[in-house]
Amino acid sequence: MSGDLGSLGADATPDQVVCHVDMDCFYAACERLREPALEGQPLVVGMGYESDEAHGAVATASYEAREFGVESAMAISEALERLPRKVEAARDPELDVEEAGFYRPVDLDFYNEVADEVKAILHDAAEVVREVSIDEAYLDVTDRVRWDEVETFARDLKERIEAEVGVAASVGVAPTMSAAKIASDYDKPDGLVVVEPGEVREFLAPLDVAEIHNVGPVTARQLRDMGIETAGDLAAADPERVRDTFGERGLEVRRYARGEDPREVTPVGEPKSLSRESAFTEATDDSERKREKVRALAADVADRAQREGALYRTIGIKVVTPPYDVNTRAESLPGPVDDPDLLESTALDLLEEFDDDRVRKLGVRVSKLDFAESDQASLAGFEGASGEDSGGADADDPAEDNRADGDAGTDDPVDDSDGRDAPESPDGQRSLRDYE
DNA sequence: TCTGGGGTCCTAGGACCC
DNA sequence: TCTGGGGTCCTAGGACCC
Repeated sequence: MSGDLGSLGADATPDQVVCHVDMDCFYAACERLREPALEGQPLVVGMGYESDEAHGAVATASYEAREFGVESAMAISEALERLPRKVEAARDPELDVEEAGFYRPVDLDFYNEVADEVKAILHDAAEVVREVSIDEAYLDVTDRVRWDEVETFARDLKERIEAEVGVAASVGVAPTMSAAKIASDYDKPDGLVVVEPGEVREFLAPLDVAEIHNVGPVTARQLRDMGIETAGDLAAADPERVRDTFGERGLEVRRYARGEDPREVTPVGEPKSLSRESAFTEATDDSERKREKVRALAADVADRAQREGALYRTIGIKVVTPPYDVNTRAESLPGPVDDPDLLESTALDLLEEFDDDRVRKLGVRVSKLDFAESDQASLAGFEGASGEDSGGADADDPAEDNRADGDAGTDDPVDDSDGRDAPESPDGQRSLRDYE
């Protein structure tokens, strides 16, 4: 009974016991699982990174690596300046081997296997589980645990994950999702923080505004410029002023700062979009290379859409030009399709506008997804459209995600000359294209 | 310091309809 | 010819999350 929040009708914060489970340095923990010698060592797991190279970004840095100033999302090149590779330090007399670390490329297939084991435990522990990402989930344990039992419950859960999977988790428990998330982060790593109803606001008050969910760097700076530095400041701020500057989203964030969060824990639904993107090692203006990459990305996306039983109605591309300008273009079709050739040709058409531009990264995306098999029928109206039966579209577990396609381990993003000419296709899509 | 890859949601302006 | 207002859909960009 979080009575002191005062009930405000439909908007009132419901009485929930929300448990947020957040794996500690998950990618690094997985690497250590299969390479125990990495235990206790500074370890950096890089995305878009291949052994012995310097591009890509930090996906996860172990706590030992963070000591050297290596942070998530940092360029690998910069991470290497702060923390050289062990092997190089060993060769270079200028460097101290003690001040060096290990670098590994991301291997999502493996991490997903580990994550599946963790998720099995979470689903066993709670009726409702919202899997937010590979290493994070909310549990609604309202009907299973009373507040005076919560700490024991959370400790058991942590111990079970550690014992059965071998990775560490931090757990936060609170009456709302947003507070539970902050609680899990509060005492990382290996944390366990319980914030009971009635304590939420005082728990949040001293925290930096940037810790509140949905407050990123931009909003945090603006808030500080307004003299709002802590969650307590934001909680007490004039709502009108907050709305004037940040709109509705600002009010939501202010409510979080006050411990008010009406969201209930629900499982995640079907995805709203599917995309693939990949960076060039170096920006290029070679239009054939760009087209080649878009073809590969489009084939990948089409593949995934097919496997997940998704029809798409909007096809888009993303073009990142130096220094880091993100451009997106999209085109909607008259109806949902599953048509790899159309996906490719549309993406290539959209790319033409950037033919002469130097490009550092390209992406292909489908959205306005439709998972309902029945909609397949509507395709008849457009004639053509392969009779792809999308089979078993529904409920399949979301986990089968990057399974088959991840190209195992260090997938070389650069060319991939799997031609796949797919010259022209049945007239089905012709008619679709003409429609525009 | 030259920035990965996968997502979600919101906003703003324009087209178009009534 | 100008005037009014409401609604939907589309695209592009931006902020944010992990």
